[in-house]
Amino acid sequence: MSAKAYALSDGNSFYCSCERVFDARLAKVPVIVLSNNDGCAIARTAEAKALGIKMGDPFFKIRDMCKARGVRVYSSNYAFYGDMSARVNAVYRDFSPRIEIYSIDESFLDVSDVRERDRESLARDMRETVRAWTGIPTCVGIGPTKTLAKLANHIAKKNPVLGGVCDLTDDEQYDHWIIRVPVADIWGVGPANARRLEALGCDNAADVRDLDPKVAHKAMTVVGERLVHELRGTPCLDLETVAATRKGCAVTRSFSERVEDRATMEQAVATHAFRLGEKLRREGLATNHVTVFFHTSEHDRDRPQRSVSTLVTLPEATSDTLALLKACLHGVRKTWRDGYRYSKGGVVTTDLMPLATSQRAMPGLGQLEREMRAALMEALDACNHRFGRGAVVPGAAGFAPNHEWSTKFEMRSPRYTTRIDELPVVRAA
DNA sequence: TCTGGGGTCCTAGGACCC
DNA sequence: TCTGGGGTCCTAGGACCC
Repeated sequence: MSAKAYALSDGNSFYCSCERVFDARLAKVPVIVLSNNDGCAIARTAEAKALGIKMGDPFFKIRDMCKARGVRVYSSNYAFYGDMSARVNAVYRDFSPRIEIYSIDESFLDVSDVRERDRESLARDMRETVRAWTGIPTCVGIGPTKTLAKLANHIAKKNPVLGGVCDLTDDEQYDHWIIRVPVADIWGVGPANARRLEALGCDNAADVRDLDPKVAHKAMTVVGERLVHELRGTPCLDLETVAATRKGCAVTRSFSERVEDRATMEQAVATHAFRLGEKLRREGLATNHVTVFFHTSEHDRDRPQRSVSTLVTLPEATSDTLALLKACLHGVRKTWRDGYRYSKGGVVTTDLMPLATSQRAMPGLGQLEREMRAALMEALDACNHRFGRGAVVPGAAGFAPNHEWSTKFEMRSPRYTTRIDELPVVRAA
């Protein structure tokens, strides 16, 4: 059996790079993209990082500095980033048919069949092609395991001298770099495990590699044991080329303004339930229970705190919006209490199952009704897809666009690639 | 004034069963 | 007086990821 080789390619400051693709003025200036409600910085270009902006910095704390230093600030534009991600992945597929889309900006590729001496040039070719065809700059890490590919990618990002590519299937490169990566920078090692590993005397990735797997197991359970093997070049994690069916689905949002009355909470939760139905139907999944939650904010010190999480059982597994809505509103009504300033709420489901296999005969709702409901949902989704989300909504529950609690995106760029009326305009002089 | 959203995996411990 | 033991299922919580 031939040795495995994985490549991990990711977009540099991906959301920011997307913004730069359609606005040449953003090149070389600091750019950041904010989370929902324009809350925190979640993507920063190198120039923005150089100004000291950290991942997750609350925007209100850095707003003045951004203004003073000319940082260009954007709200999240998920439709746009998702579309750019699909384009980038289409290019990856030309370089390897076996690909795992790991996140919106990262994909693993199986490059085992590429001769060792050709891997680096393949990676460079791929970077250039992605850049040319999509405008997105990337870095590529290669390794005999996914963990080492991830490590290689990290090294490529941190060391511009490498020109965006690092290949740890090369023994010399491996020996050179493995001792230079701090424990906390290893994929799968968070703050808690970094502390445990440091207590075992581990300073860098080589020290973790040299740990007795049993010792690693004791400190970090099977995760630690796997990590040691992966760092040694023995794969424990394979490529997941077909996305696993998801196990849970949630729609949760912080409110842009605190919610203090029940009717408003019902609107918000109904909106999330509506979205939940869309997500479930898109993937052909169903649920027979849903958890509704809402809570106050820890940031509201000196205010009474309350956190509600209530499970509502549905009569049968479904993805029907009207059924979900009814259940979720019931969840709000039975747990509501006045006198609190709620900051966030949502709906969560776990134990999802394929709709097709989940439905069984149920008294009161026959096959005909079920088919009519399914057709109604199909029409609902088609209308909202064509005319924009919220074009058709249930009459009850006080649906209306742009409530005071709705998520804010005050600095969002146009949806350049997915909305015909927001296409970039080019003028020839 | 203003602090994201959505996932996965793993384990411990209790409940329950035979 | 002495009072089994092993298995499964479920849940909550921790940890991590992007």
